Amino acid sequence: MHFNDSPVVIAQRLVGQLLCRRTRDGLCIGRIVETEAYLSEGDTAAHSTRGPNRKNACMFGPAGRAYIYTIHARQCVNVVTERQGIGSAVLIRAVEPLTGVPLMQRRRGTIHLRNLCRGPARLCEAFQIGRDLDGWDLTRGKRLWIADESCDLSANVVCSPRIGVTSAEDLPLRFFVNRSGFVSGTRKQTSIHH
DNA sequence: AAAACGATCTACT
DNA sequence: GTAGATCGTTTTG
Repeated sequence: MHFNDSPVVIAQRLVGQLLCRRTRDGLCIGRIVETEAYLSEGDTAAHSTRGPNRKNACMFGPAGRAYIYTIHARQCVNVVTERQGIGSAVLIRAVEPLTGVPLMQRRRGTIHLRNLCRGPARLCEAFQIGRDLDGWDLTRGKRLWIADESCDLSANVVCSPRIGVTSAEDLPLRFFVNRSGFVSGTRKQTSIHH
């Protein structure tokens, strides 16, 4: 999968894909169930809206890199979209835990599956995604990457059975598109179902 | 230097 | 459903 496309398109395409993370502690995989697009133009909620700076620089980098930011003393992960110089990205809002559940539970300090990876900061804690991965190339299949759901992971992965949808509202697969005619992060406006 | 803010989370009702 | 916590960054005096 390539990410050099509009964040709206990528936000839709990412839903259903696998977020993969390998550390010395083990492998974690989650199915992406909720995303949100941040546009390069006319989107005042996007961190790129006031141009590049030290913190958001990765947003203006090549597509397929990670943009990680801190908020409320927590981390959130985005997939950078569009060509270098364009500041757009897709926030990963929730994943369904598939592999490495005990490790996630340890990191999160809870055993409750529903709360493991529901929310952009929660999933980062479960996957141990920190600022050290800001700018990481997500297409290289190391440490942190996105895998197509159809790809064969059986070589080194044994996926647990489906646990059930863990998105915030327990809805089927969905994505959010930020402002500019679509939806904001509050979840109180119209959402687009997939 | 102090205050306000935020693409959030937890605990509690 | 919402108050309170959290802390780095930005804004204000």
